[in-house]
Amino acid sequence: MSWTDERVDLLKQLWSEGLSASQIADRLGGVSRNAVIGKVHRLKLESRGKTSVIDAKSVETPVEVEAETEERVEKTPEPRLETVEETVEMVVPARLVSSGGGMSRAMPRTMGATALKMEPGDDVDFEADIEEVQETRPSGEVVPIARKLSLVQLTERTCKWPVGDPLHDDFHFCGNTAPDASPYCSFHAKLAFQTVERRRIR
DNA sequence: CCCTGATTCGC
DNA sequence: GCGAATCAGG
Repeated sequence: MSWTDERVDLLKQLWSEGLSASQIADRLGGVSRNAVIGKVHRLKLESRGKTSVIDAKSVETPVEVEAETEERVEKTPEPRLETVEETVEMVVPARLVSSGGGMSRAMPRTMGATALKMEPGDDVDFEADIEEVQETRPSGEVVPIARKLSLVQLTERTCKWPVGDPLHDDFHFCGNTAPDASPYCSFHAKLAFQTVERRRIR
């Protein structure tokens, strides 16, 4: 294909509209994006890097930033359910991984397993496991029996430590009183910290 | 790896 | 003038 007047006009138009070289090449047909770019360059009509694009960005960017900022400002003061769900998603997978999901990656199974004092593939109730830890580690205050709260029962001040298999209907949360800013009670906060640190080392 | 435009250089 | 190859950046 050759650059007829029509095709050049169309090129100019599309280019000024902000279409990318490859998009223009597709519309014109018979030319590659390189051809388009080359032509654009020869026509010296590449003000786009300063006109359309920058204009678009200078308009979009501030708007996006503002929107994001507002969201954060709204979220920060009041965590609510969103935070709860995030916590669940974070913690649960971590524990599931440690129970031997392995995958193809060379994840040292000792890592998570050690932190939780579990054997790989050990499907035993987390509840039982936690009780063991309680006995073995009187270091923290002895934690009362889990209040066994469901997700919707959690508040800002309840421990959100998950207990049991999330897919099983006996799944629940610790639910005991959590110190002010913490998502967990003092006991589970320690466990959570361990896990995080171990993961960091990786 | 997908994309973007920019540049080079033989045709 | 043309555009494939290549480069640089996101």
